[in-house]
Formats: sequence, C-alpha cells, structure tokens
Amino acid sequence: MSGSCFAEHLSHYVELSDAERAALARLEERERPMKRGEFLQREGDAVEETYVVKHGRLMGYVVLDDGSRQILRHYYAGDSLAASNTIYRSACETIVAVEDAIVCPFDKDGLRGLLEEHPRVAAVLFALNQAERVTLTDRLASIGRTPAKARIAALLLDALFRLRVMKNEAIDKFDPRMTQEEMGDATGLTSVHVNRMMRELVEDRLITRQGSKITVVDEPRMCELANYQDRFADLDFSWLPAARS
Amino acid sequence: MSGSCFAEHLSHYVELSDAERAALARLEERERPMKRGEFLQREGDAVEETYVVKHGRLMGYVVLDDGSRQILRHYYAGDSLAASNTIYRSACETIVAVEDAIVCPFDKDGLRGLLEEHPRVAAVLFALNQAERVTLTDRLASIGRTPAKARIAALLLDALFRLRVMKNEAIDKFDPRMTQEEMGDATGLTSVHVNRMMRELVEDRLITRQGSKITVVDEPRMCELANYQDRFADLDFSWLPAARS
DNA sequence: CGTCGAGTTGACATAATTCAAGTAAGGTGG
DNA sequence: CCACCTTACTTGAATTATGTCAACTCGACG
Repeated sequence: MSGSCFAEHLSHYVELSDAERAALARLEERERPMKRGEFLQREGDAVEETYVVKHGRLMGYVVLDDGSRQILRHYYAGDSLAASNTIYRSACETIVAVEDAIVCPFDKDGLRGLLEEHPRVAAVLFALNQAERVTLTDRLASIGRTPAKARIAALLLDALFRLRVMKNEAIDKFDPRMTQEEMGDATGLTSVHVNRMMRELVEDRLITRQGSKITVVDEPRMCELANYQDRFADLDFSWLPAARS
Repeated sequence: MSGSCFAEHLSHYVELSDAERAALARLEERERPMKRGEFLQREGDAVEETYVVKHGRLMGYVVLDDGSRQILRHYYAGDSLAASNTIYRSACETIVAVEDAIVCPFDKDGLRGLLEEHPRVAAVLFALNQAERVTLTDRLASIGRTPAKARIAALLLDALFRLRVMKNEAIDKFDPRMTQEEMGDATGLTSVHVNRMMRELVEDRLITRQGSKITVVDEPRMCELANYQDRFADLDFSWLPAARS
C-alpha cells in the first residue's frame, strides 16, 4: 500500500511502525526508470545520490587494469545501493541494469535523517549490511576454494534464492539474466569454461535448460555441490531497539 | 586517556564528542587477553557477545566440506567483530588470534544502546562497514581475476597498510604473521605455489625477506601489480549527523 | 639430540585458459 | 519476408597456470 519497496523488503525481517514506514517511503518519492543495459553509474564517477531498487535487477562490477572484469554483486528490488555509495566521493563500482528497472534516488541528507530519527531502522540496515558482508565472504570461499562446477552452481542458486524472496513464491525455473561471459566474470572463469560446466550440470541431472531459462531439478545436490548457505534465513533481530512512533 | 581503542580508531575519521567517547569506552570495560593460537569462536558456536579488538591481530576463516579453508579477513586493533556476529545466532566464521591479543567483549544490548543514543556513531559504523564491504569486493576481484603473484602482492600490501594505520608510522618492514599455507588459504592458492610466488617477488626486486619479516622495496610497482587501492583513504564523512553531547 | 612444523625445490598431473572454428538465435533494413 | 549482421553459445585441440606428490633442509624447542 505504501508502495515502498524498501519498507516491504525490511518488513520481511521486522515489523515496522507507521512512522518508520513513512520515513522509508519518503526516500522513494522520486523514481528513475532504467532500460536494460542502461548505466546507473560508472566506476570513478562522482557520487551525490544513493538509491533503492524498486523494481528489476541490476549488477555491479569493476574492470581491472588488464581489461578483465569482476562482477561483484547483483541488486534486486528492495536492495539499497547506499551500501557502496554513501561513504565514497567517487563510485567504486560500475552499476548497470540487467533488465528494465526502477530505482529511487535520494541524497545523503535523506540517509542521515533516517539514521538520526529511526535508530531501529538504522539497526536493521546495519544488520542487513552484515548479512551482505557475509554473503560476500561466502563468494570469496566459493571462488577461492571450490572448482568451477561448484562456483557455477553457487551462482545459479544465489540468483534463484534471491528471486524467490523478490517474487515471494517458490519458483524453481528462472532466467538468471546473465550471458555465460557474465557468469564467468562473476565466478572468475572464462565463458568457454562456464559453457562446459553448464553442460556438465545438465549431464549430472542437476539442472535443465530451455533457452535462457534454467530449472533446478535437484536442489539438495546442487546446494551440497555448491556449499550453499542461505544467509538471510538465520538472522537474529531480537536485539533491536524499540520502534519510534 | 580514555584508553578506548575503538574510540581512537573511529577518531581517525571523525572528531568524537566526550559523550561519544565515553559511550565507546563503556563497551571496552571488560578485557579478555588471548594467546597466539587461541580461538575466540568457532564456526557454528552460539554467539552471545560481540567484540572490539584492543590489541594484537586475529583472523577469521571458514572450512569447507572438503576440508579446505578460506581465510576471510584479518582483524586489527580498533576493528569491531560485531560486524559478523551481531545478527546471527551462530557464528559464521572461526576466529583465532595470530598473535597475543586483547579483545573487549560486549553484548548485543551494548550495541543497541550505542546505536540508539549516538546516531552519529551509528552512522560512522555504518560507513566503516561499507568500507569493509568494499575491501571485500577488492579481494573478490583479486582472487577471481588476477594471477597468483598479484594475489600474494595484494595480500602483503593489505597487511602492510593495515599495520601502518595501526602503528601510526610509515613502516615498510613487517611480519605478516602468516605461514605460507595461511597465505594460500587467504588467496585461494596452495602453500607450494605461494612459496614460488614469494621467490619470484624477491627475484623481481619487489620485496626482500629476512626470516619471517618482509620488506616492500618497490611499493609503486607492487601496488600496480596487485591492482591495490587503499579504501580507507578516500572516505567522505561530510554527511554525518551532528554529535550528541 | 631427536622431533616437529614450516619452508624449499623438482617432477609430474590436472583444471582451466586460449585459440580457433564453427552453429544458433535475434534484430534490422531493404 | 528475406538477407544480413551481430551476439551469444558450442565444441575440439593445444597451452599454461596452478596443484599434487614427494623429498629434503632448516631452525625451534623440549
């Protein structure tokens, strides 16, 4: 009803008071639609605003000196891009929409006001940042210590689980919206090798493919192969401050 | 004077009011000394407390199903281990002291109180979390997209720069306090290959070694090789709320 | 003085990359 | 609607970076 994706996202984890909902909704007053392939920012750009994703998917990446690319993460509806942006004068990642999307820009003053007036929301954001940090360390372990097939499995599962939360239904068929080259750039592999691993995942009867859509047919074995853990499942918010009315 | 490492660490970035200093010092009332090799927590342990490092160095890692280990990060004086701990019921990394250390435990209530009463401190913590998140993405790019020699170079530079901040002097000779196997576990390599890369870094006249101590003799070329960026240098705190007196 | 962990080095094995040559699919202009 | 182009996907063969295995050195330590 409020239409605030941010509030909706946070209320997956805690009950929000009306005042808190209103404050969050205020951050989403402005909307900026984006076309697939459109850039939100490029690495090194001056950053004045920060964003909440209202609809669609985006991804962030960096390009190294030798021209190779590392995809750092994907952003889904409800995710805050404040994360990487608030504290630096210039952007440290390039962000591009991987499908048509809507983002809501707000400036650093807006964030400050929120943190000042709603300590409980601040605490939730703090906590969700931590969860994101932990998912990053999971990826570190995946890329640093698991073979190619497991990395691809982990990447696919990650997309699937995020989409389930986003759509709020138990899908198992989905479109990762990534070319095989992008999958490689996310997992530290080449597109050629990604292709071979995808084929093996199919041969192993873990997934099937129809066009760009992927169906996970043996989720338990996929999770085992990928060492996958859902880091947004086991969160503990019992320590939060009381809501401010 | 206050003796709070946490406050001292934060005041690298912002001026703290007396009230803020006092609140931070209160978190460090209890001290827990740790011997080199002692565990602070193990993955999966129930977590009641969270910590600030007052002295020394620790590291955090996870062990995968196949027994391989991924070292996630190192903790230095002033670092908060609240980061990974507050929000999960059970620890998601094992933390061990790599040299004799002192940590200050406090419970989640202490953190809540701090966030509630000192929004500016909350904002700084928020920002520093982001910076840590960005250093994690740097490591992701390093491990995912750079060759072994560059990863080792990045690891060494990271330790060096952290130590410079910690000791507050421009050292260039230091003891990383890592076995070559640990370096491998941090960078996704084997100890054997780490050894070879170390030799090559010496042959390339980028570093020299005396026992376990390492001297960086050509820092610019090291940084270039490693794609290194100091993420704590370019922070923007101009947007912070006012201090509460 | 023996043992133990860490470092070092060589020979060999393997996972992943590179190069190259295709095929399939989608968009676009005539 | 077709001809064309482009981009992604696919596959094989050769190459390379890194891992594995094994032997040896060295210093610390009891």
